[in-house]
Amino acid sequence: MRVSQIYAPTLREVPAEAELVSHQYMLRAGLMRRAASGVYSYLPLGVRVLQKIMNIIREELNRAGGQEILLPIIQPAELWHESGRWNEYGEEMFRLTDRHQREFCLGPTHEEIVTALVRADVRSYKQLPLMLYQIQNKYRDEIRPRFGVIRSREFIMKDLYSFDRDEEGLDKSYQAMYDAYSRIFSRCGLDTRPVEADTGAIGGDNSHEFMVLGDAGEDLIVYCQDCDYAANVERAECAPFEAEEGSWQSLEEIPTPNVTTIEKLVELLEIDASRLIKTMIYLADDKPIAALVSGNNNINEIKLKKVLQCDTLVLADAGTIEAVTGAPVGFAGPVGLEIPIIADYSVSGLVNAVAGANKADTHIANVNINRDYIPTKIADIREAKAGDKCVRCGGTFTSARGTEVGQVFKLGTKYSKALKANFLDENGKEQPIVMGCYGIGVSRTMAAIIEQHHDEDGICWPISVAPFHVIIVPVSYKDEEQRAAAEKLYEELNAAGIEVILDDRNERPGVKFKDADLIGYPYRITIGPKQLQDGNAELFIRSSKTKVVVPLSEIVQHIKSLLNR
RNA sequence: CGGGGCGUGGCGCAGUUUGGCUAGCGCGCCUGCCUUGGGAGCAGGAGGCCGGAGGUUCAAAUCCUCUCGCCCCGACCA
Repeated sequence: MRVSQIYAPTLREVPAEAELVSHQYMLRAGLMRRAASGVYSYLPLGVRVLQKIMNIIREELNRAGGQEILLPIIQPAELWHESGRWNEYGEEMFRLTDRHQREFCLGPTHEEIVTALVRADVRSYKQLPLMLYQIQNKYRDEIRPRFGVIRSREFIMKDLYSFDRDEEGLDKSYQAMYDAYSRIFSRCGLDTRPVEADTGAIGGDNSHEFMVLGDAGEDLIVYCQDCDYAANVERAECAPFEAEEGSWQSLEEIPTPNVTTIEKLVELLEIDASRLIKTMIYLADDKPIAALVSGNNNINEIKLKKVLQCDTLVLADAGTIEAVTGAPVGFAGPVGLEIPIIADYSVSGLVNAVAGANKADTHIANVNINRDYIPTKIADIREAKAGDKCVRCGGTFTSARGTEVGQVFKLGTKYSKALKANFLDENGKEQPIVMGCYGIGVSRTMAAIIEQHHDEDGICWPISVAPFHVIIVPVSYKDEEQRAAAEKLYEELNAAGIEVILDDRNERPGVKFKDADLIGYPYRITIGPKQLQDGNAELFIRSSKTKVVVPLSEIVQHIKSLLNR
């Protein structure tokens, strides 16, 4: 390929729409352009990178026993009704109606359609296990698309579905995918960390997310300093607290005018936030409940929702809070409440704690569990944070931000039961297929790679995903000797099967260097008068910004050995 | 959906508060000359119904109303 021919317009200035480095470089280097909010077109260089990533994925999944298929983007509503997700999925699903008023959606995910596919043809245990995957566009009408391709409304995803006869088979498939994912991301040059994860709208029992750690990440994870426990905070379990020692003292009202926040209360009473009971009023399926957590912790609504087994959970409005507690917002407490109370472990062990008094401008001290209030349930409902004790080993949690590039789920029989995907076992007995599903955000992976591999001049692609391996830059393409040498080398590298691009533009060298740095080709060969007269060229290594002089006759061999490393 | 900000040539912006000449600047683009080891120089040129619609006015990029789009924070989310 020649730079004069390729459609890769680079931008000198940073487009105002991009905030994240990866987003800026993807636009500036001419990898993609925005078509609408959260919708992008990929240009030739971007496509080359995507294809590299997809091919790595294919190789590893095929090796693990996967077979590639291609499922439709447009999916009929009936299947989603069967699984119950037509209503469950909500606003995030793009829906459309055809001319006959039949309803469809643009697939946000493909469990329904693949399960329907398999149920039609899989009859016997002899056809299992089965692993099918596709690399396909997905559509989710995100409330707020952001960070370029990292949170977009149309994105490329690899999704694989495993079908097994039993849990044991599922465990094997799950492990095979877990291992394949580790290899895939490592081959892409990504440093990822698998963490335990919540299963969200997909459902299922067990799940890991593969996180790319970095400040730009949208997710918060905690991991233990002493053992290998790591989890998304959505999921991370918290260890129960030990009950405090001490004798119960009598309740005592404290006037606290306008003290409606934990911070103000800590300041006023000069006690630690952990001694306070934070009382949050929620509407669970429209019925009020109280959730208690200590003042230095936050409620994890996902956990709370699971404990309550409700479909919807929202913070109560001021009116409800007043009606339920008899006090304005900021003075709620468990004492005297007539609604269900869920207490976190962080409050269940407190002795002589401080809580709201359910009375304006008043708090109450020496609150004790089972004497002053009786919780409906004591459970783990708080959000894990750095400094907390690890549930597994008692070590200490550290937190980090991360971007999820892949997730593996054990679905079990959720979809096979709903969609009646059954098989006959050896005894001729009908059984639901045991499923797993495994996703990789392909377009997002490209952005994540840039996040981990860039500097102030541009992208530094890992060789495995670079759009081209080598760029040849003659200092002056017009100079006959340089051009001849560059063209000769170009042919030789091409013949050797090395992916090479020749900058044949009549530009000044600085322009060509800047573009090469921005796009991030791993190797640049500069052909200039200085070295050429000695039969040499200069090899520039993008990632380390180092230069070596190599005889023209040895360049092909030299590059080959670098690529094979 | 709540809060904030922005739409002026391909990109980045000024001009809008206080309406008034022909709508400007930098970069990019085209032609020619010149130049060639880190985004050169000179000369000439193309390209904009100022996001859209309606209104106020002698006069609107500028004021008013409506509308569309984009970005950021939040809630939500694989």
